[in-house]
Amino acid sequence: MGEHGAEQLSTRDLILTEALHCFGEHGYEGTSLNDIAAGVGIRRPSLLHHFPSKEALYGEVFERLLSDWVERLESSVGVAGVGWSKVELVIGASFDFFADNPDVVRVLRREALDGGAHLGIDLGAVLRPMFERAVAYFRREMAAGVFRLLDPEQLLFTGYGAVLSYFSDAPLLDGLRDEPALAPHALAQRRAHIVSFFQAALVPDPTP
Amino acid sequence: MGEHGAEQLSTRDLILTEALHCFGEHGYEGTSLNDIAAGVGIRRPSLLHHFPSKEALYGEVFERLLSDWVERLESSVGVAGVGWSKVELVIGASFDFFADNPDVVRVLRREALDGGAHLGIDLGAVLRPMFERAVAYFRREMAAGVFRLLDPEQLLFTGYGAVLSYFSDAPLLDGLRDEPALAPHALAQRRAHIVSFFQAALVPDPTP
DNA sequence: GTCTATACCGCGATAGAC
DNA sequence: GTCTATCGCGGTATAGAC
Repeated sequence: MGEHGAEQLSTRDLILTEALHCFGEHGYEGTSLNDIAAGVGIRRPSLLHHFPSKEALYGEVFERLLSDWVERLESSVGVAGVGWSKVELVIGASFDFFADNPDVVRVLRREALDGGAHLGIDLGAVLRPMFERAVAYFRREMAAGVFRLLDPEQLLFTGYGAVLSYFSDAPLLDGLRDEPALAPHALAQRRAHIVSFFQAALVPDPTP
Repeated sequence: MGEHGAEQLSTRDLILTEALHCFGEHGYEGTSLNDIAAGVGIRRPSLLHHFPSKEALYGEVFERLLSDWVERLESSVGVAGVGWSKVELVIGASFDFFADNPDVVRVLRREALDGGAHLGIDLGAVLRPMFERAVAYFRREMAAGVFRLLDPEQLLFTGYGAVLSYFSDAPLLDGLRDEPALAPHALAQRRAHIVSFFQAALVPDPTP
């Protein structure tokens, strides 16, 4: 429904993109509708013509980014693969998605901190099925001797923190080192470390 | 200076404690002076009698928590220890400190996200000397064969994410599992996992 | 669809009584 | 040291012209 052409982005989409950026940068409370409108090049009342309220706008932004992430995750899980190669695919897919969409990570992290205060959506409840599938997968492969015996839940928490924190706390890391955390070379280094670190933790040494 | 006795907490300290809680729970922008004052049981103007502004109050809260954390870290580093046992001490000290002060973690994480927007203080710059000392320690022990050869900076990022994220994102984790993330049993499990996980990653197998 | 103008509220901060 | 009262500002949201 709506426009039939597809030559350029609608004002609505421009608003959603700018809102994602502002919410990621300064949080929900730290972002005003003026900030978003100014970024798009319109006035606040014009913005409120497209979305009934700030909360509704945030809800749509969050719904979009969440479904984008889950879609990316699902499609990487769907690819054929067994044992470690499957895990590597999923880690890599999330890492690359976050590297391409740094604003998404920051909104996700803020939402994880606040526990869904700005929405009716409970992020944990949405992710729970995928979490439980991942736990079951690890348990199965561990029982089969493909992976070392570890606590799957704890392992997932650690992996989640390793991937997400690097992006969400990039401003902090920039103060710790001279190299910008989101520069291509730094990203490649981080990606390689995470993959090899968890591979070393999970995959048993070949019996000599 | 001021009171000579020490039988009870001053209003000033009560404000600082309540402010830490509010800033951790809802962030700087999400916290109003009314919220803090109400938590203490006074009105907003009375609060502003003790602190000249919201920013000054936040500054003092942050300065306190940062020095508390650094002090705890320094004292754990100062304890005699070599190789893995020293690392285990430092990890454990931070974990226990965060477990005892969950509000501190949330303020730290928010500050890492925002990159010191609410203060003149750059968190990264403050932590940098400790970060570089840790990197140097790992490099030395790796060269001596005490630890496996890994990228020390990446290793620290991963450890930082593993410890901090569990506390900061406790609301999310509570949606993923039935057990509350900050319950004593869950905390003990998390602590044990982190210690053994990084021990496995760092300490080489005894040559058979 | 976008604009100006405005209503309305809560915020941080100040002044002055008790 | 705490209060009430008030100011000024910026926020969300609405009404109505173009």
